Amino acid sequence: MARERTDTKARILKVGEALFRERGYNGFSYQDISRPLGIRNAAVHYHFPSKGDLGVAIVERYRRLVGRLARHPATTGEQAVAQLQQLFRFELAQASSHGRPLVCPLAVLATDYANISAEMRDSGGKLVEEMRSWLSHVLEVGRREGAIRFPGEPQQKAVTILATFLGTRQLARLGGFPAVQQAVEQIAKDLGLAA
Amino acid sequence: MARERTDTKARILKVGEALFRERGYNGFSYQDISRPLGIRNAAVHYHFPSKGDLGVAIVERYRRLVGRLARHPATTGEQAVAQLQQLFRFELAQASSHGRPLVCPLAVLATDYANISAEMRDSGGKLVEEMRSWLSHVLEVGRREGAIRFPGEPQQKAVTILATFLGTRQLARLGGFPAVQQAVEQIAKDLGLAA
DNA sequence: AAATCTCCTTACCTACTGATAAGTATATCC
DNA sequence: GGATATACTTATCAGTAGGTAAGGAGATTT
Repeated sequence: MARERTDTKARILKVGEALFRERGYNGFSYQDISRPLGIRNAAVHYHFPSKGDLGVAIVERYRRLVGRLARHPATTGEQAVAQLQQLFRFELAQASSHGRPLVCPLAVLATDYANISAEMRDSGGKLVEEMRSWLSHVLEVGRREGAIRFPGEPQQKAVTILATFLGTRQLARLGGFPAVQQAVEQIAKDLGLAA
Repeated sequence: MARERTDTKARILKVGEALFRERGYNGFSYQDISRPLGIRNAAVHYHFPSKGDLGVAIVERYRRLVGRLARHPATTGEQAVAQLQQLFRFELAQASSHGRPLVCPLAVLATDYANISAEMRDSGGKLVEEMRSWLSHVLEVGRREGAIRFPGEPQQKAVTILATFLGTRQLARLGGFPAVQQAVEQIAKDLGLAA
C-alpha cells in the first residue's frame, strides 16, 4: 500500500485547487496541471477520470477545511466571539497568503454554475448550508449572551456576512484597495465588536 | 448609414452579456452567440474582432447601466435614502428578472481575472471605483443628515455593502433561499432603515 | 456607372479541449 | 514465481476553441 510517489494525487489536487480558484473552472485544463508536475495528461485522468470528478474533489477538500473551523458549537458569548474572530482571521489569511487573492471556491461554482456537474452543485450547496447554519448559530448565541449585537434574524445576518466575504475577495482582485481587511473591520464594527 | 439589420451588433451584445453572466467568460463561445442569432461565427468576429473586445463591450454596457443609477449626487438625507432604495430595487430586480439569477459582471471578471485582457480588467476596475465613490458619498450624506446610521468610515461601509451584493447574487445561485432579498433587508436594518 | 463602404458568408486554419485504449514498469499477494 | 493490482506512459481521437483571408451582395457616394 505505502507508496513513495503516491502523493501524486494530492499534488494534482493542490495544483488543481490553485488553478480552480485562480482561473475558474473553465479557465484551466488538464495540461495546466500535468505540465508543472512533470507528468502526462493521462495521469491526471487516471486519478480523476473526468474534470467534474476533479472539481468535486476540490470543493470537498475546501469543505473539509472550512468544516474544521465550525467543529465545536459555541455555547458562551466568549466562544461565539472567538469563533467569529477565527472566521475573520481565516478570511484575512485567504486574502493575503497568495500573491493575488484567490477567490472562494463557492464564487467559482456560482459563476460557472451553468457548466458544472450536478455533483459539483450539490457539493457547493452543502458547503453553503453548513457555513450558514454554523454562522447562524454563532450569531444567535453571541447575541443572546450579550457579546455582540445586530438587528434582525441570525439566519439573515449570517447570509449577509457570508455574502460579504464571498464578494469581498472578488472586489479585492478588481479594486486597488484592501477590500477584505476593510470588510472585516466593518463587519466587526457593525456587530459592536472592538477592533 | 441607416440599416435595417444593423441591430445585429446590439443583438450580439445582448446575447453575449447573458451568456457572460450566465456561464462566465470562459464558459461560452462565439458559436453560442452566432447560432441562436442565425448568423455565422465570423459575423461575430466582424463586430467584435476578438473575444476580449466583446468582453470589454459587455462590461462597458453594464457600466453605463449602473452609471445611470449614480447620476445625480445626493445632497439631502431624503435623497440619500431614495438612492439607497433605488440600489436595493436594482439588486432585487437583477436577482429575480431571470430564471436563475445572473451574477454581476464584476463577479465574472474577478473569477476569470487571470485570463482576461488588461482592458477588461481596467474596465472592471473603473466600475468598482465609480460604484464605491458613489455609494460612499450617499452613505456620508445620509448619515450626516441623520437619515441613516452606521459605525466607521463611509468608504469602508460602501465597500462592505458592494461586496455583500456581489456575493449575495452568487449565494442565490448555490443556496436554496432568497439570498438577495435577505441581504437587502439585513443591510437596510443595519443602516437603521425601516423595512 | 464606377467606386467605395458596410455587413456579412464561405472556407479554412492551428491549437487545444477533455477523454480513451493499450502498453509498461514496479510493487504486492498467494 | 506466476498472478494481480497500482500508477503511470505513449499514442491517438473527435470536437471545439478563437481567429483569419477572401469574396460577395447591397446600399451610398462621387
